[in-house]
Amino acid sequence: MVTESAEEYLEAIYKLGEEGQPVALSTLAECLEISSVSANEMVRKLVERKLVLYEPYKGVSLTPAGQAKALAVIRRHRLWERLLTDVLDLSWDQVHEEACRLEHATSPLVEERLAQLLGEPKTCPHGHPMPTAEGEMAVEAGCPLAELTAGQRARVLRVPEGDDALLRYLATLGLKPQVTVQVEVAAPFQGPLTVQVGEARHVLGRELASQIVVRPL
Amino acid sequence: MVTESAEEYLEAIYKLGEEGQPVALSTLAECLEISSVSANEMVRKLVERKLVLYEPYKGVSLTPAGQAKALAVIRRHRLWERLLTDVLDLSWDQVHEEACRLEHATSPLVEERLAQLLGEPKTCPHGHPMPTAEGEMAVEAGCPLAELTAGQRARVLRVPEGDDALLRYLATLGLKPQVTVQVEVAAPFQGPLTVQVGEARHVLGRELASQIVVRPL
DNA sequence: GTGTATAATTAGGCATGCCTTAAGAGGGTA
DNA sequence: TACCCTCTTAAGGCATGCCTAATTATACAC
Repeated sequence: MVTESAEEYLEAIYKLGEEGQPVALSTLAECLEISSVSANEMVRKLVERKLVLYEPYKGVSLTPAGQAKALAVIRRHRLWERLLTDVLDLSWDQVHEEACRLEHATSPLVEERLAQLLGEPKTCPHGHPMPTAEGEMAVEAGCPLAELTAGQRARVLRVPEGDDALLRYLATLGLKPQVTVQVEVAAPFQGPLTVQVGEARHVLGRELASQIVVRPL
Repeated sequence: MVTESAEEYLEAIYKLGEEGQPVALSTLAECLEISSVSANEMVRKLVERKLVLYEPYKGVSLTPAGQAKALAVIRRHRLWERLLTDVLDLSWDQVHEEACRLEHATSPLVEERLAQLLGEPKTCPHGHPMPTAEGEMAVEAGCPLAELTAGQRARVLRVPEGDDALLRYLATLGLKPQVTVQVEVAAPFQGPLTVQVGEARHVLGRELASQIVVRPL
């Protein structure tokens, strides 16, 4: 088995490597908020255990075994997030941190029962896809809300999961997965977007809008 | 905050000290399956943090602060056990080990919501009392089933929580908290008890019967 | 009272996972 | 080419939590 720490590394490597590129050691270190020396050390151990591949100055990538472990951790994380929101009634800005701790204390049995109880959910509360028990994860294609032009309608697919304050703000706007938005004005020169959400109209900074992934309708 | 390890110690000291006596270092070490040297070391740290009192050759006992922390951990443990059995449908022999891990990954918020969801349960699935959020725990008085005499009826209060095989066996007998049992025969010389449980009649070794706490009716 | 078994402690180590400091390697630019 | 900056690695440390072996302290029985 792997330690909690190693699970965190695998998870981070997976998320940072989703664009297909190997992850630079320094990027990994920054993401995990540790020194790059420590990251180097752990990566060496993960290489020994054949969970990652590492080429200096190129980066770290997951082996199939490493990817399987990473996806299992992500699955547990997102299942807990769903339980915490759907069953325990926590708000979506409170669940990420909690799930970060619970994910390492979860047996395959509990993982399975969580999934059953929740009805094999397809996403976490923030719209990110749920890996299957078999270690598959299909990321629904979309584009940043920031790229839409005036008049376009779209359905929100997912929002960032780690920033509590941002999530609280998005909740006040009603900007959550499955919701339909329509861009009214997209100000030029990377200016703000005016979007309609339900009955309400909101003005979003382009930076914020670029973090929200939508599927144009 | 205290580490997971320290939480385990506090929990063990609480449980071993329920008879009111301080806990011998060696007893503690045996219960936690560590060397007495390690136990000594940790106890010293807990003394420093004013969570326990220690007198060599006398034993370890909890300070009020230590007892509060111990009860909080026990509360989380038992709340998780209830969730795992009542909501996730695990059997009562599977939940102790799972809860041992989850209890250390639980915030006060999740603890509170668990209690709400479960309807402020008064006991764990094995019948042990639930500490309140305020750190109170009332142990219902009872006696071992082994002490009853022929003809006596009693209600099962609680069974041991740590022995999976025993719990599976008790489940097949229907011997669980709230169930009414009647002693038909109590064989002399510490012989077995014949008890009626529901429609069925079972023969229990005296040793087993001494681990089941009941309230005579 | 004294001896002995048991309990406790000291001394010294090991693994994990983090750190800082400093030295070496790679690559781009003046 | 030489310099510089960044990335990487080596060396040495620290805290936690565990270990064994050897020593010392205590309590209880005779």
